Amino acid sequence: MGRQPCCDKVGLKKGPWTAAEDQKLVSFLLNNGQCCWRAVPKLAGLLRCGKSCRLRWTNYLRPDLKRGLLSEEEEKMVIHLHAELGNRWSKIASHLPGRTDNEIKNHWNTHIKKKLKKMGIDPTTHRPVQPAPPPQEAAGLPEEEIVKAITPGHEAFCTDDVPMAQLLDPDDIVFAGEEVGVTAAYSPDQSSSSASSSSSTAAASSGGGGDSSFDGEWPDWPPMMDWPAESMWQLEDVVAGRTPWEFEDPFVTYQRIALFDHQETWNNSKIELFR
DNA sequence: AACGTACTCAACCGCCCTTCG
DNA sequence: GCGAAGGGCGGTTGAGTACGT
Repeated sequence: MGRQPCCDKVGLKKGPWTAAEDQKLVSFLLNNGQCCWRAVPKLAGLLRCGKSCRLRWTNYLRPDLKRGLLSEEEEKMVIHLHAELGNRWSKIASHLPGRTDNEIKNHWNTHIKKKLKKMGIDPTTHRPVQPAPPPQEAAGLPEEEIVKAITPGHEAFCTDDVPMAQLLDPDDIVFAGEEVGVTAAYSPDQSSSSASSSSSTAAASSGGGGDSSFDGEWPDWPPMMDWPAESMWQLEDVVAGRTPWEFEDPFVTYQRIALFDHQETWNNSKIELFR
């Protein structure tokens, strides 16, 4: 017996989400929380399937999302985690606060993969793809030296590129001569289901005004604006050993900072709704 | 300016896993 | 233990945009 489709697809809308749809979805989720995705579109008055709603929320509307290109540190971490976990994008994403699996997957496929290939590194195995030197030459050399020997002048690669990793050991990433112990920079245990911080410039879905099903009036939607850098939880904090979640739920920290600094019209009760 | 090509990324598809009765 | 339902995940697609000729 075949599975039922996740939803009745007849008459359902597909394609890009409109700002109005975004607002309906956000409004519903703020008022009711995330429950049964299958029921969400019906209850929220959307002609979308539940899966589509979940994806839109997870990849785009969630208030804790970072937008924009991955930073150098994030890229390092992705490479490192990919070496350990393979294409388990959601697992990788769980280590990068504010990033989604989809975003990381896209970034990997469009940027990192290309860079690694350019450097003669197989993005799948994280090993050199160049033909290995004759065994007698390679024998006895540490792997790092072998990589240097067979990777054609990696330091000469476009210097304006983000310095790319020569992944020699899953625990170490070598960046243009600098060795960064990535595993020391974060702890998987800290991946925290509740992501923290970040900025958000959700383009198409700018909030504000419009549909008013939230407390009678729809307030400006904070995540749609650019948070100033100082209010964001920085990855550098983790690298430096300053992990916000040591003090409190980073998600809440982020929300407080964001709301207090930039959106006074949003009150604390709304903060709690995000939890 | 017009056209073609390459690139990016939001969104979809379909399979797999987990949960629940 | 079994099957159905729902959610999650990874792979793929295609519209929009940027860039080159």
